[in-house]
Amino acid sequence: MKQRSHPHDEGQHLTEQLGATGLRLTPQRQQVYDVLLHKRDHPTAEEVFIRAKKAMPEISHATVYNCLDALVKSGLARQVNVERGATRFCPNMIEHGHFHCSACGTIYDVDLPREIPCVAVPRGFRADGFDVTIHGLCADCAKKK
Amino acid sequence: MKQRSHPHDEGQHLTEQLGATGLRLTPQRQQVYDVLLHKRDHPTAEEVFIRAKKAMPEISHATVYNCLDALVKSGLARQVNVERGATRFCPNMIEHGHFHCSACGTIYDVDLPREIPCVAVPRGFRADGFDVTIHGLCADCAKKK
DNA sequence: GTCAAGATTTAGAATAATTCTAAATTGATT
DNA sequence: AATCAATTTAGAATTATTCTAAATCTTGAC
Repeated sequence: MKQRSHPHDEGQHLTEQLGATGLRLTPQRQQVYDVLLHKRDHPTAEEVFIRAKKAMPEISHATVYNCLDALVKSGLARQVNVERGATRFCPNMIEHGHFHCSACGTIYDVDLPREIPCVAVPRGFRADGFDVTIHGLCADCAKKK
Repeated sequence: MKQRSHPHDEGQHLTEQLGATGLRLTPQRQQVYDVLLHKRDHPTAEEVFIRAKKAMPEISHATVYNCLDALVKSGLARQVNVERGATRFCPNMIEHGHFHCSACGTIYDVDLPREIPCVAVPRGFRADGFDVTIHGLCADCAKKK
């Protein structure tokens, strides 16, 4: 598990990944990405802002949100929650997963396979449930594309 | 798939489930639960508030949040996001899951099994990724209990 | 090189989501 | 009836996120 790779390669990689989504690599995006790589503790946008500000004092709030969006859109980072904004609720306690349509935002219940392979949690951890969320396009939105 | 069960049994069931967590069944909690059961479209707290208000005009915002918390805590409803509040980010694009410690809130990366059984998405849906989140207690918090 | 078009950043305002507070109410218990 | 704890209420406060308009930067066409 190497923490840092060749600095050159990284810029290259970022440029490519962002480019494939029609976005540019900017110093701010680089910085925000570096913050994420540097301490992998799933920081909030606010945390990222605070950390990025140390190396780049003029960076703004909005830019951090923008950069995080850019990184997520181009597959360089993941957002731990299903989506930003309001939390959603569901009374279905039977084991099932959620399908989140990235176009219209609707969330559908989906069946999970009978056989759920057990996930190894670290020693000493006690698991008592799990969630599965699938991302993609629902039938309607897939058709429109 | 029955939508409604015997009204009596339901009150009974709610009382038991809530009771097991040291909580009471109140008319407001009943109402909020009914809203969730009535239209299973993963509403936000605000949506639940609006719907509950129709049958119970004096219900307040804070109560809806309180009731949703109570239902989630006692296993009568699920919260679709990992947790309320700020969204978190992670630069690890290698397939992995997240472990969310419900005591301290920390999120840990966990390995997923090699063999991921394919999940059947409804006809016409196009999936392009998924997230797995496990809930429980991390080693430190499990020890403290 | 220069210029126009478009992307990006900035500060700060605006909005949305959630939590907090203090007083009133309810219910169960003595 | 008095007491205690849980719950609800309205509304304020806080936190998270998005928006806005102006400034800056890049890129590509000339």
